[in-house]
Amino acid sequence: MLEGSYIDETTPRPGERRIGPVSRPTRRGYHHGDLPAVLVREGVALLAEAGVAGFSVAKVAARAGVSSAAPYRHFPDREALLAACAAAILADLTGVLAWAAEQAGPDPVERLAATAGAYAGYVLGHRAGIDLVYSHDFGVTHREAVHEQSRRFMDVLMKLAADALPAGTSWAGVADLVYVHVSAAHGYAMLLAGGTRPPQNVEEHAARATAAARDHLTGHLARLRG
Amino acid sequence: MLEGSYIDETTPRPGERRIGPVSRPTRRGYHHGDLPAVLVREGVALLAEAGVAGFSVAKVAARAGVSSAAPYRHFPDREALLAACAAAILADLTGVLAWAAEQAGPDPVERLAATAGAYAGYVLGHRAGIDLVYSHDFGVTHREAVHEQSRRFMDVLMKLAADALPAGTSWAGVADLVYVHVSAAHGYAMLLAGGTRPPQNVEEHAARATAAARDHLTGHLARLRG
DNA sequence: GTCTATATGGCGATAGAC
DNA sequence: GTCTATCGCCATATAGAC
Repeated sequence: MLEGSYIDETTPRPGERRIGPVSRPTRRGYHHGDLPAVLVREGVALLAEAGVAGFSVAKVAARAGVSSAAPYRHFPDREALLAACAAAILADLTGVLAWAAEQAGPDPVERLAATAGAYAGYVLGHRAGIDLVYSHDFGVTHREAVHEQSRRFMDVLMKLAADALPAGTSWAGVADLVYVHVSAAHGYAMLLAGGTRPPQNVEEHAARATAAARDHLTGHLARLRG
Repeated sequence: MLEGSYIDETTPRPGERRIGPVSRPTRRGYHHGDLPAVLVREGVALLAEAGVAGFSVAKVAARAGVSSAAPYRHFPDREALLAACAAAILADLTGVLAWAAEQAGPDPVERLAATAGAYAGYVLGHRAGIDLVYSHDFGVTHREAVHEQSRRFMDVLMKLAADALPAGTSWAGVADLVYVHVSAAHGYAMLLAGGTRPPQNVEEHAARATAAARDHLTGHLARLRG
């Protein structure tokens, strides 16, 4: 039921793969310290390996070492678990992007461009997981947790984009840029992640995504200047 | 088994939605003139409505008005039918992109940019169908039909990109641009298509995808010129 | 080539013991 | 909270009649 957040609040580094609090000290003497968190963690891992199509509550339960009925004590149905996984992925990704911008130095264009590379690197590392966030229709019931994380994700990018654009650019103008920026990074990563080929050259591909974003920003700014 | 091609060889117009030869004159007195073609057509329609997750041989058979066993006379398994659908979608899309470039006039940059808008428009019109092409892992057995269409798809764009780039640009340089170009269009379309919201403003979104591609090309060319 | 019928198996979800 | 057991559903795929 999503009581509380399964998301690690500390900002993760790109390589770490850490998504939820793996072992928060147990509150009482249950079999698991925190089964909901374990389920989300295993769900995210399963999504990365098998995609949304290969996702099932039973498999997640088996991974977590509990019976197939156990998850239903914490999540009312499959969609709820799926939504929790999506929210966790988005939160993690947001942290990764913020961190990448931080590392990119002071130039606003470079900071925004770096998020494209980080996005591509993240998706290549997490495979199918990310397609869930965008291509799955969450029912109204479960949409909110995902939406909240989605908002935080956009906040980070909007701020970076506003810095990169001329002072006084309208909100709509900033949003347009962010949308295209995210789209391009997403598309680049999805095309790469689509094949079965292993995620080799992740660094190189991330660098290309960054370069593409830089090119786009350059052209965009040139057009704005007339 | 893909004996022959179910793909309409005449170049389709963007709006038409025509994918396979719907009623090629029957050869003998069977119930259906060409069940394989009908199955592919219905499969593509089902993919557009329900996505890969909602795809099943039984549903396609029902749509085609035959029993759930009938498809297995023509396609050895579910994957084969799925691959045939993917190939049909890719072939159709290739035609749409070529047509869009044709309509865009003589300027090479505009011609290439127009394909991004056409791509976005196509995906918005066909919804989930296109994610199959990129995000589904076809087994080695069925990969070839898809791969052949994928090659033709890239050929069209490589030619357009080569025209837009400075004379003498290396093959790798052209390929890099095409990859980023397709990725951005794909990402833009997927983000839009991801939600449940109806495909309103398709024209407007296609125009934005075109503009984004134009910006990217501008920046890319500027960087090449130093 | 297409049908009816069926074997097989997985998944979602619930009931009730502990 | 977790388990075992189970129901119902749907999908893939096959067997054999026509």
